[in-house]
Amino acid sequence: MMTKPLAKSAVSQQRVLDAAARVFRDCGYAGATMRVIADQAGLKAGSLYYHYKSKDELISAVLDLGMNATIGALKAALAGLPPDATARQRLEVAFRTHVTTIIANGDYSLATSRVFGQVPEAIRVQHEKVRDSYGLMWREILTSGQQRGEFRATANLTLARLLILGALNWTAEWFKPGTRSIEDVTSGFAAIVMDGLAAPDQL
Amino acid sequence: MMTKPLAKSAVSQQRVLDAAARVFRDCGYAGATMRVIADQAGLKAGSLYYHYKSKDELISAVLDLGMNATIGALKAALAGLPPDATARQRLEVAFRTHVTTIIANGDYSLATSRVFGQVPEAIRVQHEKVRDSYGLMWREILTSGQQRGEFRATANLTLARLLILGALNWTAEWFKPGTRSIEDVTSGFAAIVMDGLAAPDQL
DNA sequence: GGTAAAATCGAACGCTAGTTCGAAAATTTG
DNA sequence: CAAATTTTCGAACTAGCGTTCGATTTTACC
Repeated sequence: MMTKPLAKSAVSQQRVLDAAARVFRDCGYAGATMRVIADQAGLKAGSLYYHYKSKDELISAVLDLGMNATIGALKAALAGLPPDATARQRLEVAFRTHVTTIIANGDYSLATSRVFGQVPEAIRVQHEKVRDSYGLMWREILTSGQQRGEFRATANLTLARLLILGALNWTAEWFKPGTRSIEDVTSGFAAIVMDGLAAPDQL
Repeated sequence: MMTKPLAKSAVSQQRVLDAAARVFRDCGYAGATMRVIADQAGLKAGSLYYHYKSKDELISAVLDLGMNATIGALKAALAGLPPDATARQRLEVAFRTHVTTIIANGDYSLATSRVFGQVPEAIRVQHEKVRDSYGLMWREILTSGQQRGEFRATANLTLARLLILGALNWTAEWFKPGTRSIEDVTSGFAAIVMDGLAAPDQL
């Protein structure tokens, strides 16, 4: 039973990846040096190349993890919902799941969003597909809600999706655990997006 | 009448600044090299130091311009509004002004938002004050609307502000002139934020 | 048009980047 | 515990970084 043929290496590899996410997030792609990443992982620069054969492969792994964590979490959360859930419920769950994931994986999420525009072209185009697939999941949530008549027929769902994702991704920049709960933020966001700020007409 | 004692130099300085904004946006702070910036400005690396005495001074100038353009535009737009304008009108104008500015100054705006987290600490804290003052302008728009009774008394305005600014800033990443007009985007955003996505209850 | 000033160049500086690789240490295996 | 393997080290390499500065060109002025 060879249940762990990658003991030491796997641990080290994970530490390198975590360190890389942190440093990429703080310093950007070019500013993150292999020596600093290695130092944060408790290694020397040369040793990194035993686990990843280049800086590009490292950033690629970080981008992968950052994006796939978010996609997987949303997929699982939606699958766990009862089939008769309202569109509003689905939207709220999606809000909460997205924010929870990018806060929990803060280093990776922030690294992903901050560094994406600076990465070598070849790496970027490869991850653009994954990004698009995530956008499609949100489009599905919104269009099905409109088809069920829960959302205004006149609402521009493409704009709604861009507004929502922009607002949610921005949370990673300002959210500090402790002051406000993720639940408060996401339910507050959902209330605005669903019902709007305007006071209801009084007659 | 010495109306232009800084002819040639001013032109060159502007070209350098424009080039710097573009390169910082694409490559991040560390990835933007003085040689590439110079090349984009039609100069050699050494010549940059005639206009700016260091890379830090260059990024600082880019950050200044990116932020002050947005602040100045919003201030002017609000001042141009009639005193009896509704909160909804004020909000729509603020939306349109913000997006228009960051699209028009795309290089500077994207450079500012992408590079801000990677800049040396001393430069960052200096510009954080300017950022905060911008946040205050939005807070004012929202609270005055609530005091006038146009916005729900129960609405969490802090969250609303964070949602709005997140969504608006994100436009710089996806908006491509030609496909959709800025007017469409901002009025669509305003409709969602004001009235929400939910279909009105039918009785 | 000649001259003083402004603007640019180009070579050089010290430093640090990503990466390589043989030697050394740590770990696993028989 | 010894041998084999995995993992880490540390020194070295080339390349490119930000920056400096005297020489050179371009511009503005009388």
